[in-house]
Amino acid sequence: MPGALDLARRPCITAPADPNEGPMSRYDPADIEPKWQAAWDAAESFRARHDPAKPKYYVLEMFPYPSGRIHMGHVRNYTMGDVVARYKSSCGFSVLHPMGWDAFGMPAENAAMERGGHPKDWTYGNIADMKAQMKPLGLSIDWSREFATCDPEYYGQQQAMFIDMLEAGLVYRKAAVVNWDPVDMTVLANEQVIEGKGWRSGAEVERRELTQWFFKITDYADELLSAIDGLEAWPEKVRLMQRNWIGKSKGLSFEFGVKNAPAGFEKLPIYTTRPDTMWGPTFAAIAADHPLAKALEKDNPEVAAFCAKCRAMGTSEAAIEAAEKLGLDTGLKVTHPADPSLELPLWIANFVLMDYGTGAIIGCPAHDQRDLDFARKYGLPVIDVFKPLGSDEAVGNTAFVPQKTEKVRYVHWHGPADTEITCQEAMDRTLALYEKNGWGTAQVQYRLRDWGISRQRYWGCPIPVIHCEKCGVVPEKKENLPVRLPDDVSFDLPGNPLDRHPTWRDCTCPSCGGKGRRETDTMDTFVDSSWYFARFTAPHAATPTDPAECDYWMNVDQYIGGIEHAILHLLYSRFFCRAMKATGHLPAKAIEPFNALFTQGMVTHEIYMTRDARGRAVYHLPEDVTDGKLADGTAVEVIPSAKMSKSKKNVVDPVDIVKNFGADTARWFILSDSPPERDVEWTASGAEAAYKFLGRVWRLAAEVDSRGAGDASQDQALLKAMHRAIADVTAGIEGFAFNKSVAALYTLANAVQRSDASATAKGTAMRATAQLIAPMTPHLAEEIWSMLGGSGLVAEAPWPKADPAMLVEDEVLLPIQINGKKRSEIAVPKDMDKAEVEKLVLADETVVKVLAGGTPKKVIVVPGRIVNVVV
RNA sequence: GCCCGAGUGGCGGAAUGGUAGACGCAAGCGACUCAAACUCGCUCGGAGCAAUCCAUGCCGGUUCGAGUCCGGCCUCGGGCACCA
Repeated sequence: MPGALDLARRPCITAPADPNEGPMSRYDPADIEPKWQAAWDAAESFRARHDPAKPKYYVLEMFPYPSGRIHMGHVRNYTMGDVVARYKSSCGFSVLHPMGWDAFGMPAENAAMERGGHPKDWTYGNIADMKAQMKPLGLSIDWSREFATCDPEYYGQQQAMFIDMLEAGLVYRKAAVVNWDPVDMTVLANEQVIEGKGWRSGAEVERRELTQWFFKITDYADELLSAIDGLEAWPEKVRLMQRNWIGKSKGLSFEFGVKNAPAGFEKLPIYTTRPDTMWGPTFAAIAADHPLAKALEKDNPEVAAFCAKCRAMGTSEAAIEAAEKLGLDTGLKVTHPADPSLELPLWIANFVLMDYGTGAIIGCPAHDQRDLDFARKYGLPVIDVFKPLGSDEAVGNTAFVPQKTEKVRYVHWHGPADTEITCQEAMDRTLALYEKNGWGTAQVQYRLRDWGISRQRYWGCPIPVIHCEKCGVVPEKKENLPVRLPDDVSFDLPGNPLDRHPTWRDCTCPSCGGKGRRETDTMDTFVDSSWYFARFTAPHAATPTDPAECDYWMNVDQYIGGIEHAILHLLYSRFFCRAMKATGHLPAKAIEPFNALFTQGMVTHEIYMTRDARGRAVYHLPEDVTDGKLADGTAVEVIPSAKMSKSKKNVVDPVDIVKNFGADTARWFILSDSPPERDVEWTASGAEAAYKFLGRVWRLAAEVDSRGAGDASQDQALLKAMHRAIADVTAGIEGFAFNKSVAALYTLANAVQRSDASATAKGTAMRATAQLIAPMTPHLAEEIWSMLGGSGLVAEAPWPKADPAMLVEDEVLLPIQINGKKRSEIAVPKDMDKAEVEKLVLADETVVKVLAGGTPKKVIVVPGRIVNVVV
């Protein structure tokens, strides 16, 4: 078990040459890193240049929330982006690699409530701190383009676009439910609702309706879905998640009749994706927020009590779905559209969502597990619509839900009994029948809902509209933008300070000049992050975007961030770019803003835990644990691969790592071993190993000229290893497999170290090493590049090319399998023909022994790869 | 609950359907050293004297050949629309 990271244990790596060293006789990151950072600054190496003569490359990491401290996840994210940026720059691209801050959001308000102070001061202070922590990493960022989304200059442009989108009909208002804390009298975010209670007050959270602003993302549902096909450089899993999220379905839309219904509710609209089961439902159910439920609860206390119970639950789908399924029989009956004499009981159920479909369902227990659980719980009948081929067994407690393409035997449906067809076929036939008889219509439906952007909070982009008694809702005049957040606010009371700020809230109507009231809701922070990448192309333009700059720099060629953003952020951005295009703020080519996407894994670390007298977990910092024990000798329990979190005390601070080992070590480690898309476990021993390796590379470079004449006959072998490394490192970077690039560099370093080739050849190999390692450990690369007489900055040297002639091997070692298991091998010329190989294989000692004079059933020769003898 | 992933030595991982374990960590042995650290060299999935056998989360299937493809599970992680 690795011990804790002991900073005092940092190995001392020295060159053997001169013990009475000058400053340059050992690898000393504290000396070389600031030196090269200053050199890059002086050369303006990372300024993005709009150069029409060069192809451009835009690489972007998801910008951070300014929490105040960078963590290893940031280091991993930005290092990956930096590798790509530096590599592409070496390949001759004009690179844009910017950085900014996703600066609005709840934590700033929470800090103001808990510690006093102003969200603005807290946020800008955090930005300054984090930037100071990031600078020593040596990232090739063009800091001249930096901005924060809370800069009025940024959010004012966002307000201008909001007004344009409002006028284009892409924005509207409607009622929607929020989590309401009845004690604090405030709206809560889903994460502030813990087991159905407010996180501060502990009060039971209620669902409450408010009128809120929405973006019409559903207008683009089909377009957002079909365009996913074109996102070929996105991870397949993200494309699949987005497709499922949009959730296009084709189904049957129909109406149940409602007997003895309250006035206006004689018909109950339903949508079902399974029309083939229309003879299988044994109940219908509506959401507690359904208008019919609301009508019923007015004069039925039992219904009112049940609906209240359903509403006493947060708004999150996960909470609703995971909760115990509850229902109440309204006593009303609904009638089947195809046969009005067939009546079903109408229930109110807590798992029916008002937001999805019509807020009402048919319950077909035999073929839906949730409906079956509900039916069993409340003693409702179960009717088998179809059965598996060759079985007549009725459904028990497991619903029968075959693939739609599977053939089943329909026993109770609109066609003849015992018809054996697929569910898809039955659905198609039923749909056609319902349409023909006027019982219902085929309808395409999406799961995607419109994007609610209203937040009842201060620290966000103000929604630039005014409510006027005479004119209604009126957008602010563009010349009055930005609508700035007032600074004189306090957070001593719960709720939104904008709501109780008289001089800010009260204003004149831009249309009639009469008395108006500002909208006090601010925008969801996902709006801020839906276009920042476009703003980076012209961060100080007087309009949201600058057409010439957009035309040159868009789209983002490589976007890198966490998988947790696979759906919301990326889908909202895709929509927002379409809305920007529709309002003239983006060119058509930018409606899909991210050409390629890469989703990285987390950085994890072991947790060290003991238990107190009462058996409760006590966590310990890595620096307090040595060889699995605390200072007093108590053994700790080690939990591997846990997400870093302050409460578990398993956080490693990048600042400490950089201070003690240097940025290059942090960068090298974070790229080593684990593939970028997977989680990486930070270990102290791994960090030390990274540091040792960089020292070894430095020493190899320092020793090139001091190890005698060497043996020139070994030069060719070393140069071959160099070209192999060029090919492998390049392939690793291109394929986002930086761990393989790292492995290839280890292999090259080992080859140089073990070789007795001439100093000339070693110099060549080490200069290539400098270039190949530069994207990952740029400071060390510059240092050895200059030591080895490379010209200029390695950051500005062109990427080396592998000579294909140096990559071919003339002879291959061919494994020989017998019945698929390796038993022997032979060395043959690379392009020897099959028959020749077969002849040699059959003469092989092991093969002869196994065959014992017989003939093989089959000999499979895969040229250059393998031979399999089947006996 | 629903959607999406991931599971390979003591550890991180490598492997166009073709030699399972590249590269590295840890460990062990040796060299250097008064000694240690650093550095360098060697060994290193398990069982067995060996021939061999067993091994890629579990169970089945396709194939001359499966870590890789298909079906069914298990465990862990991400998302579920107001965390960012």
